[in-house]
Amino acid sequence: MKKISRMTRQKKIILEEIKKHHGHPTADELHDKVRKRLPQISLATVYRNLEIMAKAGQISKLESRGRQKRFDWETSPHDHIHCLQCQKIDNIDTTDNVDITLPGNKDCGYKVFGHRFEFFGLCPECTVFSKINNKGDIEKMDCKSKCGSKGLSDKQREVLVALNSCTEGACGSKDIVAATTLEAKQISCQITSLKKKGFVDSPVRCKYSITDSGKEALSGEK
Amino acid sequence: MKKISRMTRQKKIILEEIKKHHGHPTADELHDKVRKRLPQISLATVYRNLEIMAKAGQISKLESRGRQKRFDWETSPHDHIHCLQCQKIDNIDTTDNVDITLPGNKDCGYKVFGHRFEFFGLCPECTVFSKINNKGDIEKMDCKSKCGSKGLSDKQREVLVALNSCTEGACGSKDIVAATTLEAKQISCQITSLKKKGFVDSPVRCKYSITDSGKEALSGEK
DNA sequence: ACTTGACCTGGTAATGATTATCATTTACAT
DNA sequence: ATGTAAATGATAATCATTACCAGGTCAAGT
Repeated sequence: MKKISRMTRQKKIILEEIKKHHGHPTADELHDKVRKRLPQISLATVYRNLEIMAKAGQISKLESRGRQKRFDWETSPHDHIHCLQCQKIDNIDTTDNVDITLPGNKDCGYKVFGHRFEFFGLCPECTVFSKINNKGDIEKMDCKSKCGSKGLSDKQREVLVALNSCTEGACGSKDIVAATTLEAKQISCQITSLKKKGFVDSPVRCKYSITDSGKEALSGEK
Repeated sequence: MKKISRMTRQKKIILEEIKKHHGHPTADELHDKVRKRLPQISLATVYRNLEIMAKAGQISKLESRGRQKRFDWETSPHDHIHCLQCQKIDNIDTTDNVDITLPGNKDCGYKVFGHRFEFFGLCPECTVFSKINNKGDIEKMDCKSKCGSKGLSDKQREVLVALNSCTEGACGSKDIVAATTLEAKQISCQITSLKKKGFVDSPVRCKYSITDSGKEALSGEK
């Protein structure tokens, strides 16, 4: 029932770019590339065509870590290795390393049609530059970079401005109340989130001061 | 350095429900369950605590097909098998079936910390009731089509993929031009050699379709 | 017993990737 | 050349997840 799809200019260029890219680009990355040659192309068109071409078997779609889908010009089966730090995905040849017998019906009741192996680690570049040495640390970092919005809410900025203007030592929360429009009970959670972002630290218990990256965050916004 | 998070009422009930649920529930499904016992609990709290408990190793988080994260009460390492039809995920014991050597530095330059094996198939229920009976259909469903290089040039494969995706009757050469990156004058000789290999036939003059062995050639090279 | 701040929660807004919608344009069969 | 189905671009909608905030609870220090 399905009709063969037309080879439009857009589709052709997307296909060329994905083949040129020899990595595992996201729809977004491809959109950027394609836009250099077809400036008016819509992101929706990129998504649509990637989906269509994946269904037709011209490219393949891979399930990756993180939220974004990634696509691959290579449609023959191969496995992947993910860098836990920079999120890069490389191909890997597992035939020498893995000896596998597909689970049979007796084992699980399933009729098995295929499999996928994923490996996780640090790529050569990240291995060299990283001080991270165990999986736990990596996962912590991964989460931090995901949640680490460095933006400032109005209230956070107000607190930061106040701390920034305090040049002698550190401030207690009463100082902050006095210097801002915020009420005492609002201060604690603002301080908490600012500490989480690394913009504030507490040299003494109950005393806070702005950090260098906090100052950067303030000046960088203007 | 590691802080232990407080065991709150909410966290405790979430943990109980995830253990009771012997499947691989999503945050949303768990929220529904938990709400029966703690009607005011927020979805945000469920997400937060699942994340915290996963980081603490009390439960595990699994990368699954589809958009939603899924969680698992079982934290010891095990692999999964996905039903391509009903999307169910079951545990599977691969120790008897897979003999693996993690890729070493020589192979890929990566420092490897872990791996994940996923199998795809039809669960017992879907095997019985499914009308899908062959590998090809399922893999089309899975958006996973594979081509190798055994005896097929890139251009031949492109033509074959196009013919394969045309399920209604046969295609003329214009259909093929439209669905591939090839030019019209290139089609004829590709068709000729594909016919010679028995991968394509011509039920009607000037109309072509893929043969069973053509399909095998496409899928058999995985 | 009283402060103080760390941690947690519920409610809700914001985010970000992906999809859907729809008026317009394009490619193709006739 | 022309009618029509399919594709496009712009943008709104969706949906899972995450961020934000005010209020609450807890434990430690005074």
